[in-house]
Amino acid sequence: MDKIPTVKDVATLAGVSVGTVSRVLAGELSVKTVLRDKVHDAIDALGYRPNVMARALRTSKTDVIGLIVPDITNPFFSQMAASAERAALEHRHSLMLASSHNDREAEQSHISAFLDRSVRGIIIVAANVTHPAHVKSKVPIVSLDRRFADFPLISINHAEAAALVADHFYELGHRRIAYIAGPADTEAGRARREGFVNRIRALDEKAELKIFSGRFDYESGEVIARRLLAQPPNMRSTAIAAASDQQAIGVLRAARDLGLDVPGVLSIAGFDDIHLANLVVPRLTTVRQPTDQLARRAVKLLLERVSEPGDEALSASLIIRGSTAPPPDQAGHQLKTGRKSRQKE
Amino acid sequence: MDKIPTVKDVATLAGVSVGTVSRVLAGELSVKTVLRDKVHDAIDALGYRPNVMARALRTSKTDVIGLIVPDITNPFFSQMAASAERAALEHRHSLMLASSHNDREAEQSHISAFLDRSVRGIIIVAANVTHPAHVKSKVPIVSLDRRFADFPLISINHAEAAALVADHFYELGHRRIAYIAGPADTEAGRARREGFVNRIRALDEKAELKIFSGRFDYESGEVIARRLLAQPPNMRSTAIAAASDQQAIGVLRAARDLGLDVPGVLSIAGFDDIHLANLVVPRLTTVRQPTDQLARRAVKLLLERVSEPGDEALSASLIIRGSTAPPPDQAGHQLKTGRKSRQKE
DNA sequence: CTGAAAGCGCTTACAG
DNA sequence: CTGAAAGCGCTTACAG
Repeated sequence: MDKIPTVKDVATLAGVSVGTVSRVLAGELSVKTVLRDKVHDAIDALGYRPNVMARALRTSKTDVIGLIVPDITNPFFSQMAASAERAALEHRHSLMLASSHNDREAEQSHISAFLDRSVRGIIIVAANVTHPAHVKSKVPIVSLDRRFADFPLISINHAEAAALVADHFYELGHRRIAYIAGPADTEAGRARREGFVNRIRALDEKAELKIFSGRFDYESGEVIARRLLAQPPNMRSTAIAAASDQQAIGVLRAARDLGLDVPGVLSIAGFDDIHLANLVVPRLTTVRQPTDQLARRAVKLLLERVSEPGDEALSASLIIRGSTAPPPDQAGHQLKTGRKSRQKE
Repeated sequence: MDKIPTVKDVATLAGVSVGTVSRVLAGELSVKTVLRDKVHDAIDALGYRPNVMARALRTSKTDVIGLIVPDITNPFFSQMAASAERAALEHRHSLMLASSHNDREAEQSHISAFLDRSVRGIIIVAANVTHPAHVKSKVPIVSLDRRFADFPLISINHAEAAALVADHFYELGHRRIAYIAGPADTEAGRARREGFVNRIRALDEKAELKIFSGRFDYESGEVIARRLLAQPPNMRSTAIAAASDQQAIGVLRAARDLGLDVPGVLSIAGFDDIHLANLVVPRLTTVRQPTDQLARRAVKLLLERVSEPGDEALSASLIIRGSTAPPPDQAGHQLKTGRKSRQKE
């Protein structure tokens, strides 16, 4: 009783062959009920647990899904990882995690490591680099949020989502608007920008629209905002949309440093709805990515081994919070719209 | 050439036995150089990669380390996870990730799943629950930051670290001080509190010290701070130390809502040095946890299979930023010490 | 120093 | 419907 029990022990105790035990384990209904019960009793009596390694060796399949993200400490990716873990668990799989640090070589070597370990499939949020990737894999691979090589992509419809923000700004009455884009070498960066810009143009050809490009991080948003907000009040944009929450929070920070009231004098909107978006002051209006659903689709695609998988785009939703409001009234009363009245939403 | 090559193929090509190939793979220096070279040539020629599953079945060992954290979206834990992944990679291991969601049952079932998969060892940041855990495991387990069951704990010396904050407050001249503790049912919560309180008492028996208890999260800090800061200025604490950065950021938020200048009128210090601590306004004075070192020690302990592993405590360091300053001068000039002068540091 | 062989714990055609 | 047997790809005593 000290040794870990195997199929053999179960078979002996149940008085059947190991083949039968294996079939019961696999849930084959061809096994007669009497035998099946005996086997189950023996399994319970021995506390038998199948040896995952042996099974994997035979079938060259495991119950592990590999996830590669650029940086797990980035709140958006850690949210994705949490969702992926949850989705994997729903299918009784485990998650193996690796970070690429936006390095294509690291990405490739993690893929190799996953393949060596016979993972069931790989979900990859691609590194943000131009150098193209080429990978051949026996196991299915899907891109999540950012496309990797030419593998199918599960993401939100970035353009459509960004247009929601454009609509929101427009409805509030903003006509001097700025957009802080993400890197042009990412599909997400490009699509969000296009979606936002095209919608504004469609709504009002004469609306003033300034466009800047940066990385997706805090610093990028802050640096761009400082430049943007240095202009005199009557020239300055009254609303800034950013391609990520982190950028938007950088903008918020710059605004605070400059003593500009948000949203009284300046409206700010982000993208992603990371946890922090709801914790800054004022809380950030943003676009919520349905990470649980995205991850669930990705896992499903891996496990069902769809023959010709295509891209899938889910819808995102606008979350309106305290960082957006109508533009300051032209008569110059903007200070009245300030802190007290709005920031707690 | 379409089939994946095995030791057998390598052996055939190199003209040796599979045993010899295996020995070369294991780096045994008993193998003669001539043979070794032949084997290496064959490996290169075939692009051979060892089958991890087969090896694991034979040796019942894998190159995977399991990590369980309460919640990967918590920035402190995602930092821990990043450090653990890095440390694992340094030893050519992969990381399997699971979240317990502060649920002991989930924790146990993740441990079982890891054991089933023959992980090399398990690192666990224990769930924050009172219900005790009992686990028997053939593979080594270490607790990281928060003790799990009676497994050895790798952590900073929480008490000593918290005392650094006490010293800092005292040196700045604060004598009306508040401490927002973490949950009393965590070692970290208790140790940090004791360390802080004892040091203040040791420095000045008559210093006013108010103590509150909460969870480690943002909301907890904010709620407690609102109560605390509602008092009239001459009664109010001039410095608040929190048991976590998240609490401290909650305090910061409450202070801003109440229009209190930080650090002009109120100093705030956190604990952990999460990424965000350096991004809030003003930047947060805090205690930095050496997560890379902690994770590295934990991995080492697992891989070296120390026979009688004991707890290990590393030192943390105080990071002084813009959220702490001398208390407002009693004559009432506190406003002069405000924003402009300090917040950018 | 190296080879031949057993065996890790499963699964799955193959018979019957 | 079930059993006996082969085999997944390694590692490791055991001889020599």
